[in-house]
Amino acid sequence: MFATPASVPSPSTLRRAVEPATRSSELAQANAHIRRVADMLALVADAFPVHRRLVHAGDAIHQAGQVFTHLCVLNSGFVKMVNLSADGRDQIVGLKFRGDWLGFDGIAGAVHDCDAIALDTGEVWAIPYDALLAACAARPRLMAAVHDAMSREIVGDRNSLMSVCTLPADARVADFLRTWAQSLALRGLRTDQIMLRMTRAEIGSYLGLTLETVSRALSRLAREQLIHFADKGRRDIRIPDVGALDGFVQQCLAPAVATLQ
Amino acid sequence: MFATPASVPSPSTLRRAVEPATRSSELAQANAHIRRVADMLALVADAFPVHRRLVHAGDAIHQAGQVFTHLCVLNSGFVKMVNLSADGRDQIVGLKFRGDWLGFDGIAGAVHDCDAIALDTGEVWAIPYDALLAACAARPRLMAAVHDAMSREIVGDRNSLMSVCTLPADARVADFLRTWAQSLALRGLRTDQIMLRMTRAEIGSYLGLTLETVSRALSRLAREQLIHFADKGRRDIRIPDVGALDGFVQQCLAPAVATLQ
DNA sequence: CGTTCGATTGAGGAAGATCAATTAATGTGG
DNA sequence: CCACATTAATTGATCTTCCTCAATCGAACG
Repeated sequence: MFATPASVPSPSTLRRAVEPATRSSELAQANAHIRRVADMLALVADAFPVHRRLVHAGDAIHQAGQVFTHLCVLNSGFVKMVNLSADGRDQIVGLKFRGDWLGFDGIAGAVHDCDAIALDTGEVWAIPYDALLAACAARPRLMAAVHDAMSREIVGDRNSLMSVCTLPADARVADFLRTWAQSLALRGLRTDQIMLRMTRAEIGSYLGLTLETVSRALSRLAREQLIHFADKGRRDIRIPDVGALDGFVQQCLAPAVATLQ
Repeated sequence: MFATPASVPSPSTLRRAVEPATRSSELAQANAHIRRVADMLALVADAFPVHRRLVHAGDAIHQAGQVFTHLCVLNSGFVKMVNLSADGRDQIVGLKFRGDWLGFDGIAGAVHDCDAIALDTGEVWAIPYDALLAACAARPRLMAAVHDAMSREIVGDRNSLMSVCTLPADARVADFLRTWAQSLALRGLRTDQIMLRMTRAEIGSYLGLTLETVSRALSRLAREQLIHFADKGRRDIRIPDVGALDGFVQQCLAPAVATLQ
């Protein structure tokens, strides 16, 4: 119905080369997440006649300054959140995947606080916020799902902050890839071959690094065999073992930790 | 709004230009915020017999790993959110003031994701989450207030990320002071004389800097007369003109911006 | 009065930014 | 289909910022 057949993972397509313990637990997590997203989408579709909108790379789903009227659920595709400060700095402050909600930033001020820009072709479901509030009052599970999504966003944002504040550049890039792969895994998508839909400059923006540093970090990861570039183009990345990226992050941290002991 | 004027503004002209307009608008904002918080607290108090809990500096309001059962509203005092990652890194990821909610991070995973530690004496109102859900269904305004609080948290977290990613150390510290002062102003507290309840190390943790860098930045701000240390102790800071901190941030950014033009 | 913890300040070093040159991929018009 | 222009990515050399290490100082506390 809503959960497209393609998105249901056959266990074999999920990553193979990982510790048995984490593999099964992450598989369970992925299944739980897929179920939750499917339930949530069903709840939403059931509650209102959602407005489905097809977006292409570069399209703005909403923009900073726009009056807030709708939330959106991302049904497919990838979206970046771009924040522009009053003094002209701008930065990518978030990335969204299937099942994520967009526009929570607009609730507080009645005006959107940042741009949501599609990174490729996808579909969003627009939901008028007042209708959502009304529907939530009648459907506790829908309300819980909305809170759930907001809570996830808060946790994710904090993890981004942590990555930026506590990891050196190489580890930050590795962590970025790890998180991206995990986001895909949670949604039942394959993680061994991922297509970054962002330029080095965009990745750098998100991680607080320059594009050169991102490029160097990726080259180093490739040299250490933690990633491989698919032929023709350096945006397709093969990650033979996602778990190994954890090890790399740990290793970057090790010198500092060692001195503490 | 976005396009910085070609003629780079001298800090003084810039500050002077914005001051009269923002002064009254910030006052209006503060009044609106105070009203909103008061309304929200009344809504909460009206909906359940909230459990009021007195906390002292160092007390944990909740801790990472604890099963999530309650949200809390901070009625008075200051609270830091501390996140500990799986690999041992830890960081302050947020600061909370009167009227802020605590514990949203626990909704998604049913377990708290970080510690909430009181920075001084204060009072929190604990609210069982299931009771809140039930009450929200019956009281649209309460639900809206909860969403409002979560939205604010999301926007605030993103602004933290932006500060860390796009500002040099000195500007980051200035921005931190500016934000702290603004948080106080929004709550109707005086901003000219503020008491930091954090050590240099804690500020550094929050900003992704070492304590030495924070100390140096504060010394520089003091040297430039943007802040003054109250006698006896360097935790009490007088900010003669909060708006001037904006100018300082701008000024730190200016060299980079100038080359872009 | 000494101990401890937090803050300051200086000197040196390292991570990452900046500047610059080259290469690879993509798109465009003839 | 191919030259050409354009944008993205890589890599190197240098420089700046901030971190690290270390010494000193001040305040608070027992």
